[in-house]
Amino acid sequence: DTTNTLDALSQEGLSEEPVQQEKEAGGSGSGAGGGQTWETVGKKQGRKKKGRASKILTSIEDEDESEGAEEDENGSGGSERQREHPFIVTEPGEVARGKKNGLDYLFHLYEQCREFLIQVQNIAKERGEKCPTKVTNQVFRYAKKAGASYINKPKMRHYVHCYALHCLDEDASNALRRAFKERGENVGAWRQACYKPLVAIAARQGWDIDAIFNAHPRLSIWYVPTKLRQLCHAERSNAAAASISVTGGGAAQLPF
Amino acid sequence: DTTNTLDALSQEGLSEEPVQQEKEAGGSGSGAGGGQTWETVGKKQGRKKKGRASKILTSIEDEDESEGAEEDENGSGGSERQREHPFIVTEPGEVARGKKNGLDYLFHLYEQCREFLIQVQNIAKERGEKCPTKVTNQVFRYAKKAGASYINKPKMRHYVHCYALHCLDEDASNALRRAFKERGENVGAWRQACYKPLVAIAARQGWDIDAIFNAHPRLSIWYVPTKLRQLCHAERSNAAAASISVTGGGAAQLPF
DNA sequence: AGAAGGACCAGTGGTCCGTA
DNA sequence: AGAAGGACCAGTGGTCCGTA
Repeated sequence: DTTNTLDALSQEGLSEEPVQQEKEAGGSGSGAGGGQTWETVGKKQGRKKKGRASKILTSIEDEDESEGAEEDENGSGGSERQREHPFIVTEPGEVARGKKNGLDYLFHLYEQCREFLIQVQNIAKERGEKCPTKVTNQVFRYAKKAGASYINKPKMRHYVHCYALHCLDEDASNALRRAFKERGENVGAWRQACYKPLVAIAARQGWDIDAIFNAHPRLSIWYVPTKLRQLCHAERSNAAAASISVTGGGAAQLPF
Repeated sequence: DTTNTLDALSQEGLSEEPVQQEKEAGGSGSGAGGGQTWETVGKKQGRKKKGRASKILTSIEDEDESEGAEEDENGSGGSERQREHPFIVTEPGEVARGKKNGLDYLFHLYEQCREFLIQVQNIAKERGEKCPTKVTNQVFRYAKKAGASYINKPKMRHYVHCYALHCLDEDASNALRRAFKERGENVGAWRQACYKPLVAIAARQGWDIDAIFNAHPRLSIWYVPTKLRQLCHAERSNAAAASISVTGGGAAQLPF
């Protein structure tokens, strides 16, 4: 069972108690959320409205009523709601120390999302409903309900292309991780650096990044990130222009 | 060239003048809208706000400014904006008489949408943008801009399953049309009757209506209609229940 | 400064219902 | 009554930016 091993890669310290939240009825699929899941220490963060103008005021519908007069629901003392620890660049197999999470853990989150998607698909099939082929809002909602509160859309979308490199060329991905760790680069720099080898892969395969994603069983469930798509397009145009300037500009460039 | 033949199946009388509207730039695909397209006689229908409460008031953004002080833009006399003629049940090859449209014309609209989709896809590929695989809102918008004002989403969605039967079992579809024409049934009755043979086809192919749509090159670009999906699901449950009551209820029913 | 994620927003899929 | 389609609406994909 790799689940506990990998979960252990997430540096805890936010909460000590494994929490098994309500599962959506009918979940018959493979075991995402089947292992232990942890929840960050929770306390009502007050009704403090965020700064942004809220035109649509997303209403009260799902608030669990028990407003101000509420104890500390998980009994662990009045700590504030916290975020996941930030990622640091780790080598393959390396566990992050301190209040950090490593990249194996990051990639594990993508596998978990895949398992949640499979569960959502199974439920949809049983019910004869539309069956998602990608990790959609519905899947993120399901993951949250299943207790995986550490999974969220902005985070997963942010690192998709890093996961893509890991899927498509694990050796190159590992080498990049080692190089960036050695140089002491931060996660943002590593993340940026993941684009280049992906564009090179696309170049070798006719520039069709969608086809590349779709051909890979674990990657096909993720939307191609906009920036990756744009980089591939820009590079293809560059390559085509260079090719024309070399050949003197023949016909039949840019085959579709 | 079948385009003009089929276009002729649409009973005109709304407008005499072929109108070639602005094409979206870069449209390099096959020839939807390449033949003649007609526009219904147009006249500003005034700003009369519709009855429904309009929370979002879709604003002025694209109105072509020239408000009240406007001539009759297509010079054909002040007639009112009209709708397409209603469909009637026709046999294969039969042209509808009077202010009616026949079913060959209906199915031709689906082929036109497919051609518009191909154009949208070609543009997207050229630009390195996301490429739709289905007839989306974007495609309907494109069709309208290309002058095919007679194509709209509610209509196309309404008859998708009729087109599906035409694609999947043309003989059955033709037989149904002849039978319903002979009985003098209206379009609504024919449309309802198209569900049953489709469910029978699904039954023969393991109940996976999505797979059936996706396996057909001209049908795969259309979303499976909700009602058809529900009917297939309900019938599968019925069939499974019957099978259990016959077999006495074994294991391994409802294979997914 | 670097990073996590709540919340927003433009445009979608789906179809109702006022219209002809 | 039967039918065509403008317009609506809940929930989506995408990501900004106030937060820690």
